[in-house]
Amino acid sequence: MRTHKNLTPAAQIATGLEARAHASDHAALRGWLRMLSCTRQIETAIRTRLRQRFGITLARFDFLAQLHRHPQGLAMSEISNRLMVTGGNVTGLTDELAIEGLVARKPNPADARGTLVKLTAKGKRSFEAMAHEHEQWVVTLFSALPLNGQAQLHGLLGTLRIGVETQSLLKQDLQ
Amino acid sequence: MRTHKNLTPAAQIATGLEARAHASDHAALRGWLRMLSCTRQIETAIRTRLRQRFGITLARFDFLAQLHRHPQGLAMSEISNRLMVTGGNVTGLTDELAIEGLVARKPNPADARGTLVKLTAKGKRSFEAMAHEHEQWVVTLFSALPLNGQAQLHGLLGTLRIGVETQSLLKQDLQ
DNA sequence: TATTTTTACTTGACAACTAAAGTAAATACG
DNA sequence: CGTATTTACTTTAGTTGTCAAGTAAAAATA
Repeated sequence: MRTHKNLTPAAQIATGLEARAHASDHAALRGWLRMLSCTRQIETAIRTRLRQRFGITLARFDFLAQLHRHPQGLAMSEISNRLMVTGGNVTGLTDELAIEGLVARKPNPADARGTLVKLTAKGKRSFEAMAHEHEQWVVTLFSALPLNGQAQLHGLLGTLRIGVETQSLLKQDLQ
Repeated sequence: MRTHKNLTPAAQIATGLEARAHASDHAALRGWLRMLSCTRQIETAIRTRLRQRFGITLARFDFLAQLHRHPQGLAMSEISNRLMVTGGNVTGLTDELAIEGLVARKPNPADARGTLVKLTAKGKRSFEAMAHEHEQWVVTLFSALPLNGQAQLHGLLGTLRIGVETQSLLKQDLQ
């Protein structure tokens, strides 16, 4: 079989979003565009592998990962927070995964408005079959950075995130 | 007017994707989830501002940015590479932006298969009206990191990206 | 207690994106 | 030259995602 005509983005050289950055631009803009470009490349690589190896989408994998981390079940609003997507999206994904039998909605005894979403036994098995391999991919993708470089990156991003969060919350109050 | 019921992700505290990371996980996985979480937060913040201030989507803004950087026009495949999205997506975005009068398809004198996409005068004006403010948002969002931190981040991501690219290309050959 | 506000989720419309297959021009090569 | 392959783009179908508005239960408040 020959190669596809439409290469997925991961297989392209990332001339990249970064081309947007000129020497005159602020360091922040250049940094942001590089960060975005890196993230998209890694995301695409993982998405492609998940589909090829397991026939699952990245969105569903991430959803299952959250539930696996919280075996007691999560409110849909919690899933929405954790995945950083809107509630409507969570409703849809839950519907799909429930049809596939990987998750189930349970009434929330503590709050009649909402439901708890839990992994089914099948969902748990499916996720666990994928999780280890997924982690290996990530380790490999990051292997160009030595461990102390990874630690530095982690620290810098931690600082960055605090600033971003603060601003997002401020914004919300003002508006 | 009162606040919305469905907060956009930017306005939520990012308990986050990172919750996926346990102490036992590899540094790479924790780093990746933090990177993803940061990127999504920033992206959401910018997306929201672009919509509120200018009534434009992030995808269209990025598209215009590429064309602005290349006034001579770009082949659609080039845009696809640079934005790291599939060709079909570029076709759709080009159609939309052409209808809005912001871009135009020109025949490519060098290659009859394809077309060059260029900014129209209106598109150029629109983009330039937004670009400066956009950059200020990014500068502000990154302001929690001192300049040398931003430089470090830039360097680390540069190394990371080279590794990821190499692996993506390898993958492609093997397959 | 009655009313208002917030929270939890759903719905509907639509934008953005992928994947896969199709068309046609350009290029490579035997 | 002629055939095969690659490249450039389009199309279709389907998933993922946003936004805004709607419903109903819970919490806050008067």
